Amino acid sequence: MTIDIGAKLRSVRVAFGLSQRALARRAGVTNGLISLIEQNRVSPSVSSLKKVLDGVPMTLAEFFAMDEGGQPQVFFEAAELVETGDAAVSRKLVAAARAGRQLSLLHERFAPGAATGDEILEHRGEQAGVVVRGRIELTVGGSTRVLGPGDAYYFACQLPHRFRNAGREVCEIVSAVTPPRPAVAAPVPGFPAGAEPA
Amino acid sequence: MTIDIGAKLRSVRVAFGLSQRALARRAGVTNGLISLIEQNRVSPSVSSLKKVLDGVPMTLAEFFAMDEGGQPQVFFEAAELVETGDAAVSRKLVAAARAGRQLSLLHERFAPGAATGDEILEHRGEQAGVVVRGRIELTVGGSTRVLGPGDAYYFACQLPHRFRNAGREVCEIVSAVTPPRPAVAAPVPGFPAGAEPA
DNA sequence: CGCCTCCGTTCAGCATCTTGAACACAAGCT
DNA sequence: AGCTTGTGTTCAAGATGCTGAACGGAGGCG
Repeated sequence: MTIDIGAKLRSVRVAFGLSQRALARRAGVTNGLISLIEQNRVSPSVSSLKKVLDGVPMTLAEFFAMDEGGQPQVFFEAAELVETGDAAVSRKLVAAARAGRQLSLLHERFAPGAATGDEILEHRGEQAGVVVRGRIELTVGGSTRVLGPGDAYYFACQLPHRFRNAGREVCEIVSAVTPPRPAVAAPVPGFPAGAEPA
Repeated sequence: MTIDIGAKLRSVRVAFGLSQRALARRAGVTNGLISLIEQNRVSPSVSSLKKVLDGVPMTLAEFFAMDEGGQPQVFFEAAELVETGDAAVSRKLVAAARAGRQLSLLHERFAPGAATGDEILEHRGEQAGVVVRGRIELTVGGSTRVLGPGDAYYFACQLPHRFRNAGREVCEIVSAVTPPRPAVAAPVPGFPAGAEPA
């Protein structure tokens, strides 16, 4: 299912109080195109969509970032946090990325020697954290660094990253991950298993 | 002066260590198309670009929000974190919401008796945190709760909220905030004041 | 009523994107 | 040398986006 650009564009246009023709005039395209796009009868080229959004005005990034959100529960006791992982690496999930939330917050604990694999290309969005206790060795992209209490990190999840507790003490981290991208089950035909270089 | 999608896509692809053909296979398009896009010889349709980015994977929003300048800083030492606030409430900002980043991470310290006022309601986005040390009294909307080490919270920033350290010990919190959507920039002639889509 | 102006939709035809199969070059291996 | 596998590029042909001009409907006004 392709994303519903049509509805998105329509809501934007209506929000600005413009008719299809008015928007078309500003954008330098024809009203027919606006109509077709809003009905999802075409998938506009990026250049066309950019022209259209320039007439609003709105950036492509803003357009695609548009989303909704809701928020039920506020407080979470330590005991009721969902815990995943094993003895080596435990993760307490404060707020799942589900339910349209824009943020996941984790309370992680790394036993001495524990490490996360080179989990690759799985996450999206961005990730940040603060070391609360102990020390952790973090590798992102090419570079490696050992972080202690109070130290922090921030990187795009798509970059290959690896956490490892090289010390003797338990390491504790509070980390946040964005966004809550609804896991689209996109089975890629012929997706290679080990096609990753170093 | 079409935006250089080509360079952007190329840098993304290379960052993942994929060849044009490898990416094409994952994305379900042909290698020729990848080549043409990277040379800016075509302006891909949104559906095609989405297919391509799904092979990375990366969302359209992330792609267009991407800064041209490659990846920013990853590691932050405790000492170099920007500190704001006073003696009562100190905030160390790991990553500002600027520069297209989608996440702000704070390391906050509340002295005994310290409190944040009933803050701004204009602040959009969501906010979550974990108590690392001490106890904090949190009021969100109507309800109040005292949270201890390991306890957590999650709420939408629009709700009136207030933090207060009612104990005698310093309270330490790591919290994450999703930034408010950047408002539309240029004033549009004839832009209606308040027209939110339902 | 007729006439005008706006709205969103539709469609033939032209422009552009996209494919599939070539091409040329480089590196490794027999 | 040849052979194989990889890289990125190019191009005719087919698929799709896009235009320009139509269409039908909803008001407003004489």
